[in-house]
Amino acid sequence: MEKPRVGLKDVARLAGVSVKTVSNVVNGYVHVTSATRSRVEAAIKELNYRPNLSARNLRQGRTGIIALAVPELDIPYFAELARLVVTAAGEHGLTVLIDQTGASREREQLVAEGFRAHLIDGLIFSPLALTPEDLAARMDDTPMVLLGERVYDGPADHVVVDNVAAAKEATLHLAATGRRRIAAIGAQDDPAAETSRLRLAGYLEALAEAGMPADDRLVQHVETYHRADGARAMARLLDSGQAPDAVFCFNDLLALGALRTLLERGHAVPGEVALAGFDDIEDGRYATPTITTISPDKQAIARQAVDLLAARMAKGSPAEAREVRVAYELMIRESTGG
Amino acid sequence: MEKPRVGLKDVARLAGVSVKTVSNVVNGYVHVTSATRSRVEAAIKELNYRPNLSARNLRQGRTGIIALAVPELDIPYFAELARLVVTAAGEHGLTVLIDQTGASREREQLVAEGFRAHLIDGLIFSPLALTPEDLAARMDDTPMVLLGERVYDGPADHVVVDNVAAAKEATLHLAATGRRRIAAIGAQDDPAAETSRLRLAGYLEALAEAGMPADDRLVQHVETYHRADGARAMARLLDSGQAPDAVFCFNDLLALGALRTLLERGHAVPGEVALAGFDDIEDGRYATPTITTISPDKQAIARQAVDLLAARMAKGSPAEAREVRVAYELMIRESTGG
DNA sequence: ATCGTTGTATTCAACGTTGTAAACAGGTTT
DNA sequence: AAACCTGTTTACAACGTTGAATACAACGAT
Repeated sequence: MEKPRVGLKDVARLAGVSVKTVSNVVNGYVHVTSATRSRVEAAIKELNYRPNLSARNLRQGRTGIIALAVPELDIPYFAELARLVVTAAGEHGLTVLIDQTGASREREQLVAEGFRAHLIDGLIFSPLALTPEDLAARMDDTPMVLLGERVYDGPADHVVVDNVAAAKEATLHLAATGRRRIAAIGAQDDPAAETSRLRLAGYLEALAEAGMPADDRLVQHVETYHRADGARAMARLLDSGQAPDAVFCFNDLLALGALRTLLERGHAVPGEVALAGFDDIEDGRYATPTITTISPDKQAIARQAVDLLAARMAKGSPAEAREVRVAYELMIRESTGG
Repeated sequence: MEKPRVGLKDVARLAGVSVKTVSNVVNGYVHVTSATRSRVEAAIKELNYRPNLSARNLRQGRTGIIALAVPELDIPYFAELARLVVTAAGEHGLTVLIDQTGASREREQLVAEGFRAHLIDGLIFSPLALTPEDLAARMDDTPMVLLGERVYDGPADHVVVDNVAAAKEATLHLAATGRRRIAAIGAQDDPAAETSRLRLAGYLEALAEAGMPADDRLVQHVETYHRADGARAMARLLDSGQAPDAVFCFNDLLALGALRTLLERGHAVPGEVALAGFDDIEDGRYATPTITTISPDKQAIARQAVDLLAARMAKGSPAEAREVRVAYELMIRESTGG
């Protein structure tokens, strides 16, 4: 069984018309008599013809594909985001191709450098390890929208959440419930880790505003933002002999890990230790206790990102980089006595 | 700023060689003097040339892209699978494009029908609502690998887990811990819901083998397999006045939802009610109590699926459909007293 | 000198599509 | 009868790439 690849040519021959007429029918061009139209449509059905997208793309210079580059697909926050982006893109007639960077700088550089050049019309990128210099060095001119804090004043649009304010609000909420020793889990050493830096800043601002001393021993560093890191960090806090009465985790996965350690060791939450997270992933809404968290408007993030990208793809206009700020909300749940 | 689209042509002009020579350099053809090679490479760098994949694909008839069609990206099981598939595909030099079907039959038909024809070289498909007839009616001849139970003896390869045996093993484990009233959450009315049907069958087989009567009131039906469905189903069980002392949930999300309801109402797990799930998603390993579950070898599923697909793409050989069975393991955790 | 051989580079055509411009009918206006 | 529409269809070129065939040296072997 060979490959009987059918093209416009074959349909045209069968229908007894020119190639272009078939193309016209396929594209819904108006000036085609219903007679020819139906003849062509019959031929299309008979041959089971499908337009070749590669050829169409080549001709038109666009592919209708955008890439979404995230660190890991099975981090719930990114999974939710991916779903929303795919949906939003669909409404623009765009298909999404997903790249996993694994949070590796090398891989992120590759993505920014446009190794899918000419295959994608645009890129929505959530970088973790990339430095501003890396972004500045970007040669590829594929339209790009960055998710996360603005790290570089280059020509790329940004969709951001006010991490500092949100982290501060979460920490202040812990303080408002009467907690005195509020720990933080999620600091990182890597200077490129913007998210960590900003949330830590918000945490510290809150402590200052609440008149509490900042204590280095209460700030736990982590390698990544997975449950296991949160669990280990919590164990370190408990073992330090300086057990906190509240913990602000820089994302919900860390919080879920910390929660596991607390419960495993018999500490009551929120009775003994209160817990707050960031991201509002679904897991946190079904954990026991449910997790208090900062809920960024993910729907808005996805929609804005796709809209910005679509706009930039349309008019190649290098209108200067726009920054869209998306709302968030503090969701008070059981883990802080909500 | 216009689009200064650079092609082989431009590089060739700058380097003073023919287009084909540039193409040869790009493709690593051996018979090129190092002199010309470096001249060409310099030109490539200077113009920041990137090969146009659409053109290459058109010429070669392949795109190097495969699609992965799953119901929802933010169901942890599929998110994990997606990550593994993307990774496995990368090792074959393939890029993955993700389709979300939303478990809608219409959308699944569209995918099977090949609406991305000529854009993807192959398809890994995890259908939920598709009927065997739908698959039989498939006209598109893009290579396809199905995940999940074999629903049709057509020309598609399958990667399957023995759902009946696994469900039976989980249920028998519950029985072995001395439980007498073992409920099931996850039955579905839709006749196309193969997964549900098979796991229910395994559950019933186990009851029979353990010499327990099957009780319709203990079998809870659900719309979808999300946490919320599990929570509601558990509430119905508790409200029925016929509270079970164990529940086998057809996936981990249902189990997590059920767990939430149990704890919320003050029932001890596993003390009062034992709980088992299916899929072994990470959430279940950090819940309190941790969830006993069936752990399919997801890594193997992803790898086998990609390997099968790659093989079928290579030799268009219509060697008859193969079925690969993947291992699973019962993970005994706290929710059954492990 | 002539014939291969080997390495290097080029020309040509084709992949399947669509935009442009032009051809063709039929009907209306001058 | 010529000129001009309007609607329908077509021929042609081009998008950027690569496989096949070929040209052209330079070199040894005959």
